[in-house]
Amino acid sequence: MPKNTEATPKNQQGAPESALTPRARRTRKALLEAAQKVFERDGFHNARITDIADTAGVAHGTFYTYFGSKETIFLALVDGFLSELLFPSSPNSEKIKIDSFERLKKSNRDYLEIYRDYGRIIAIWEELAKYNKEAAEKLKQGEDAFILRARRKIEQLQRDGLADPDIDARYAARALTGMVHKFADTWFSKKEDFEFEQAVEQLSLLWANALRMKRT
Amino acid sequence: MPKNTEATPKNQQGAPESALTPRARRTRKALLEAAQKVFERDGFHNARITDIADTAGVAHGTFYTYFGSKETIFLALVDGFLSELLFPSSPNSEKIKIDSFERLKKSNRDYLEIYRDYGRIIAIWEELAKYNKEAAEKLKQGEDAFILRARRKIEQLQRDGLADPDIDARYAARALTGMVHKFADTWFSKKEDFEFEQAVEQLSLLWANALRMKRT
Amino acid sequence: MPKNTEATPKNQQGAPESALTPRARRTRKALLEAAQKVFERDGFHNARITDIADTAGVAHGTFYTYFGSKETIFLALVDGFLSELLFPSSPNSEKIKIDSFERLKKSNRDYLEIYRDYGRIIAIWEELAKYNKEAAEKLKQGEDAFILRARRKIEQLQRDGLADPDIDARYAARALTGMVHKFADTWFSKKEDFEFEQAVEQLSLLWANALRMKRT
Amino acid sequence: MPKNTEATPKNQQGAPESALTPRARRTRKALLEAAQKVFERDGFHNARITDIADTAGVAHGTFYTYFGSKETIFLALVDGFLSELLFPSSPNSEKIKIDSFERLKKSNRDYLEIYRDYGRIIAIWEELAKYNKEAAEKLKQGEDAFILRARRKIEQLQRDGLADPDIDARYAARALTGMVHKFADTWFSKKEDFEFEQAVEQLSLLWANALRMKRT
DNA sequence: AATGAATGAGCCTTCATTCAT
DNA sequence: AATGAATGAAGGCTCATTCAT
Repeated sequence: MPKNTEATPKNQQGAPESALTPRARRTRKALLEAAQKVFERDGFHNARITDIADTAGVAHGTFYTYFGSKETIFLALVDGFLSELLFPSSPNSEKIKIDSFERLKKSNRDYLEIYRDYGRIIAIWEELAKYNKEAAEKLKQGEDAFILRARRKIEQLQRDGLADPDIDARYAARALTGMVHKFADTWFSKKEDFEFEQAVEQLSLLWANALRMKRT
Repeated sequence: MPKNTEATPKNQQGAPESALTPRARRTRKALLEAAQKVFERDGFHNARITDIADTAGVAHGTFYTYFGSKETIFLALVDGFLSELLFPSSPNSEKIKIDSFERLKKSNRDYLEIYRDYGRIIAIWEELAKYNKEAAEKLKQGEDAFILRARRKIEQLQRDGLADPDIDARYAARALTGMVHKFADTWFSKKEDFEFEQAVEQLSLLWANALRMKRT
Repeated sequence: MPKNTEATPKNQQGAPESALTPRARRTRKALLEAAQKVFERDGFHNARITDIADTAGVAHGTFYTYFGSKETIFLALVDGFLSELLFPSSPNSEKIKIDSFERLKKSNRDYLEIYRDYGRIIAIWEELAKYNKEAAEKLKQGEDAFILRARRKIEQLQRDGLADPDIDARYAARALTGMVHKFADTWFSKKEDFEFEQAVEQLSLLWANALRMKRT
Repeated sequence: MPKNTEATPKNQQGAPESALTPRARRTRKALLEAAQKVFERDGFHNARITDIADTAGVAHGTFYTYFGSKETIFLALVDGFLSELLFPSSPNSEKIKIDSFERLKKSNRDYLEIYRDYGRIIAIWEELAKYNKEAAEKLKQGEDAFILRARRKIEQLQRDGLADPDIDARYAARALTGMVHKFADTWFSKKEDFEFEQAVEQLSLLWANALRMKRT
């Protein structure tokens, strides 16, 4: 059970950045960067607030000026990533005409790239979500949005006669996004040796086959 | 938190069961059962040795007669499950002639059943593996054995002309076992609402499709 | 606001003494005695749990085996005094025939003796009662019982035609017990120089006069 | 807790008001008013300087421009009340011819009125006096002056043959002023239900009786 | 004068682990 | 073997106070 969730410091979520003085903004940023470093190195449970403050080069009391607890700073940290995680923006992706499979590959490539960069934080997020309701909810929101997009896409393909109608889109969306997620997790967290483009190719192939997608 | 390193208690692994008196065997068993209950209820980090001892109905000190730490008792606990996890034995499964797809369904059904029963412990195992080398290795061993079986099967199907030869069996084995694993994890840990037989059917369908398996 | 009232250690009030092993009973007693010493020396707010543990000759962690907080140990401490405070038992006081004024003197003498011995603790109790509901209630109970006895006595005297009927017994009981209480508090806490027997005599005289008590 | 000893801020007592600019005078006044509000609400120990500054609408640091500590501002606060506490000025009270008992009632009424208005602050003053020498001295000065006036009056009545010569005026002055003080404290702090004019009447009656005062 | 971010002393609390009985 | 009291490392949190701007 997290011990300090109910702490009510001045600035539990961190004030909106705009309300802070430049100096405060700098300190807050230093703490967030330090937190990322420490969390990635030590995981959530072994990360100590003192270490975060030390790494940020401030006194440990300063931590509490900005964040009420480890949970709070972690959630603030992922808030900073959230839009990037949910809507990876490859430049001018919309302009190019690409067929379904290429789109799928692009989507999987984006996902793996994100996971390569943020996988450690996501893994910690999942760890924290086991103990912290707020983290769990925020994580679920992100995942659900992601899975829903996949489900809608599958349903679209089925309507267009481009995917196996025997597939239940809800199960498939959960299963196939999970496949990519789990693959990435194993790959990056446990340093299994795969090659990037081949992973993109193979995961996309499995995904397309699984739905019996027809090339367009 | 003590980092489960230098601790050198009397009996780090617990004595081999055979060497124990009946009374000691009973105490050890009570501790293991209590540990399972407490771990499932509280997760690894929030489980306290005190609670395990209390639940087992023994004094705190007694814990250390059998196990050196929370890590030790957890590993002893999963040791007891290991063969069951790796080789789910459905009665007389080998006797019946079944085609590939039915075999696949049976395999997935077994897996989901195991996960339904042991999923909470497996999730904790994965949590612990992030912090504990021994847990990580033991987990990896189990997973690797499991994935290797899948890979061999895929390679067999390819050799028999019953699966898409473009698939890389190593990637596919990792991805598809991961798909089922992650699906089960989400399902049972996060109480997502799926129906058991349909999950078996859909996961098997996705798996078979992904490999372009031909029915036999 | 007291910070740790909601702490729920194994033994918030201290178990009934009978349930403790002799060693535990000794430690608990040592902590209570140390607490009394430290509270009397430093007052409630400046008393530190570490000092109590040190004074008792135990590690500070041991404190928490027996008491959950400073508040808890203080309340346990006054529990030990309570019957003594409420029912001061002078030996064979009942046997001797004494008239009303002698009884009054005896009662005031008892009170001043108690205050001489426990005044510091009572003063701390009153301090704590400002911040802690449980302390306030326990204190009020004791005071109310004491004042009620005085009131009943005054009413009895009035019924017997031995005290001024214009006096309102409720106001008078509160005022006169308060007079003795406040006198004792000033005397012992602030080291004002009064002589014991003369204080007994004068307070009793003022009390008797105030009620226009007739000697019997 | 820092013991308010070695602190040497710019302005330990606050500058004499006369030396301040109008703006500074306003800020100082705002802090004193905020302090009163916060002390009355939270008591001394739970009052935080941060709250006082916030309530006054100034930055935390500004507090230290005017006062060196919580103790300092509290003492400055009661300084502002002191003359009022000691010399309650009922309008044209001196002009009217009143007999001794009426004077006594008037005096007690004044006292209870003061206590009704300032009782919370006085109670806090007494709390602080347990820990702070300066507060204790200032409080003692006020009380001694008050008690001395009562003693002189009693001695006067005795010399005039209007009060019991067996009473020791020093003891009686302490006891009877204490009676009223303690009554008021209980009444207003603990919300005991008494009626104002009856309290005046009864306390005066008890006081007069106690001294066997003769009506003039 | 005022600001408010930064500081760190001071104290609290938990719980894994030891050890005398 | 079992007990359970004692230990103390580890880390958390608050808030009075300072100081650069």
